[in-house]
Amino acid sequence: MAIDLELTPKTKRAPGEPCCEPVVYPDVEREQAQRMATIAKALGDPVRLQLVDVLRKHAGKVCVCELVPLFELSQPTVSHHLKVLRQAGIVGSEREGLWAYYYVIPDALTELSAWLS
Amino acid sequence: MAIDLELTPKTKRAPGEPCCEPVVYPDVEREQAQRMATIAKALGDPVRLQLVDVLRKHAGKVCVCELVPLFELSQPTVSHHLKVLRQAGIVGSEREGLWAYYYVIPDALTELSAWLS
DNA sequence: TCTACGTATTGACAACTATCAGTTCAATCG
DNA sequence: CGATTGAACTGATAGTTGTCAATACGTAGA
Repeated sequence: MAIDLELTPKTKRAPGEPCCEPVVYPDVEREQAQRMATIAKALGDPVRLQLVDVLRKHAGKVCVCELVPLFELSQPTVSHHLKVLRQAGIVGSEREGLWAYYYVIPDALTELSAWLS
Repeated sequence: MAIDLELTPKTKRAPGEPCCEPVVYPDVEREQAQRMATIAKALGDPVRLQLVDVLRKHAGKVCVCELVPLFELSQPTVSHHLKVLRQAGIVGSEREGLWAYYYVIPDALTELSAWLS
């Protein structure tokens, strides 16, 4: 990646000088960090993490009416969490008549997963 | 894991009946989700994610004075982000004379990483 | 001891978040 | 059409978060 700090020892520095040289920070890396942080932020709530967990375990699509009773939360609140996941690009949804089905978007988590390992 | 939903078809249901059977949600899973969500939440900020990125790339410890100029943020703000990472158990710190050094705690990210992949 | 320096903490504030009660919307069924 | 039902939206509220200015703390050097 882009960052390449010099790890200069911090022992004998003349007083009055700045501690370290400023380091340029490339914008490319910043954008990737922004993308991954968006995903991580959406997963940073236990309810949403469990929602993704359920959706991932059932390869197909899962009805909202099956997700709501998993939590001691109101239906609008679960709907809100699903919206957050949708806006982060982690899940997608489809309406089928009266019911709405959610599914994990393939490769939505791969960039973060690759960075973590 | 613990969740095991029945994906019953949603087509021919008698009006008046509930849509789905309630599903029991074991607490064991909830605790793991809580742990991983805490980690994800701490990584859910671009600055903190980049801090972890820098620390991970330099196997040893990195001085705070080298981290601050990487961002267009005040020193207290960077210090705050480091504190958040510390409280999430992602990084540790050591003081050495006048300087403070931060490092990524080994295996802090492995549970989340394993779940993601 | 006095001063300078790197880091952490405090206080304040605007922005955001999680939640619910209430409502709306779209689709299905009589 | 009218009633019902599953899901999303709205408004409100309490709590959290990111940021900085100012300050405090601990160490090192003169």
